[in-house]
Amino acid sequence: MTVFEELKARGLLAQLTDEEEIKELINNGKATFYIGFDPTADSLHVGHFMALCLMKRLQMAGNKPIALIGGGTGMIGDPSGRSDLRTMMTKETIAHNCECFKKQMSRFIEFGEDMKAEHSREEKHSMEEKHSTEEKHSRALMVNNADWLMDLNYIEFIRDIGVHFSVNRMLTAECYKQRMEKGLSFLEFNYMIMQSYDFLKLYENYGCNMQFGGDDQWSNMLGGTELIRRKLGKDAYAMTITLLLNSEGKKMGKTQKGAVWLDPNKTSPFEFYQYWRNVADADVLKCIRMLTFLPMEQISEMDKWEGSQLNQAKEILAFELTKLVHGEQEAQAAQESARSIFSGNLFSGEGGADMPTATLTEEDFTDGTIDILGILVKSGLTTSRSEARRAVEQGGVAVDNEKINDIKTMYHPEQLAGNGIIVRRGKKNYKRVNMK
RNA sequence: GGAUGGAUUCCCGAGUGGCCAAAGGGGACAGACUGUAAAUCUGCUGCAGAAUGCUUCGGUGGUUCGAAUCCACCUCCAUCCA
Repeated sequence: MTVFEELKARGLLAQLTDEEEIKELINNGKATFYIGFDPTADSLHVGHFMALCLMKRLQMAGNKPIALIGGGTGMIGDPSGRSDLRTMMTKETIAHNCECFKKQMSRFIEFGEDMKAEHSREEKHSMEEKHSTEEKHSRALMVNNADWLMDLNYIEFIRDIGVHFSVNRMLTAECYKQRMEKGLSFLEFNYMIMQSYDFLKLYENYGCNMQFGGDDQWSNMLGGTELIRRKLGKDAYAMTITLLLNSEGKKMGKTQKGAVWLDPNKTSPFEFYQYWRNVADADVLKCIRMLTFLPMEQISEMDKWEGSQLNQAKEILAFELTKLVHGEQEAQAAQESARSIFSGNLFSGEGGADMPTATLTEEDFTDGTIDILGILVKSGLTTSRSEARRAVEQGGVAVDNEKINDIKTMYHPEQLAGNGIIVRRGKKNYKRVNMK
């Protein structure tokens, strides 16, 4: 199976400028492609992860990936798919986020080295410096568009690049549609031009002939291919990845608390595992297909599964992804914890080795005791005593598997010594609570 | 710059002087049912609580026994005109 076929079979491809040409290029490892990442937060999330996987797949087929960090475009903010104005980030935040992105990305993609070679992180930097010199085809590059965007001269730029854009055309672009009602600032309106300019720059500097991105980037990406055609008279291609939507049409990788992050400090491996373990039936196979590296034959097999058998598929999905992002050990640990917790007979003594733990101190006790509401709040299982009270009154709280009915249930420090107690709120929120 | 309309609790949105911690919907959370799924049903959704109290309706002041509601100024947003 060729890379192109594989991508297609996995349902990753959304829109392409020229299918035949793109197929030809990537199947033969002749593409130098880039994917842009805007540093809107200090960690990558699931959406980025898909892009990284795509990079990896294409890199394995011999193509050369360029990860473009949007240190410059981040100063503007992409209005695509947004109904409201992005809050502007400070330069410091952007710089910080760029750094975080760099670190995380190097875990997934081999930068600056031949993909087969093991290498240390440090070598990456030296490679960046000489990026314009000759390199082996499959080496990945990381560049920051702040390098060429920040020092642009306004007049020169609009004379040189701006002439090639038709405002009429831009306004009809899908990515601005939503904003035509709510309002769009000139700042954000410029985003498309910046992104197009990136593509042109990368084409000139690195021979980058292809751009990939989320499907919401389509119009921005077309801007780039057109700019290259007008400016240089050359052909460049664009291809978008299907956005990972759940069966309700919402973007996956989001919880009410926010995104599912790849940074273990922001989303612990256990939470990460649980997120995937809990996807809806209708979404499991799609996720496995699009996000994991499991062979297609195996996936087709799973495709036949039905009903509760899908729970196995969910375990596989959760395990595979946790392994990819956090490593095999963490994945194993998360899986064991999950199993022991949900097998229903969990006590403080055993199981749940990496369960989130809250440690109380003497100060948390008044007169040597603390009530259950206090424990719920201190452990972070609820945000207020009112919420804690509600949870108990509705029968949603258990300690060491025993339902708590009385909001006045008291605890002494001795009860929390050693392994402590395991407090549960609702069906899926567990926390070990012990003493310092 | 001018005219008009608007800003309400997580979101949408009602409320135009006391009966308002604020209708209704969505979402979230909890319970039942299940397969750590979906659908459904029930409860619940500012904070603290035994009663009850305390802090909220863009911001700041004011009128009033009493203001989300009235007045002044300010900030932001939308639409039309220039």
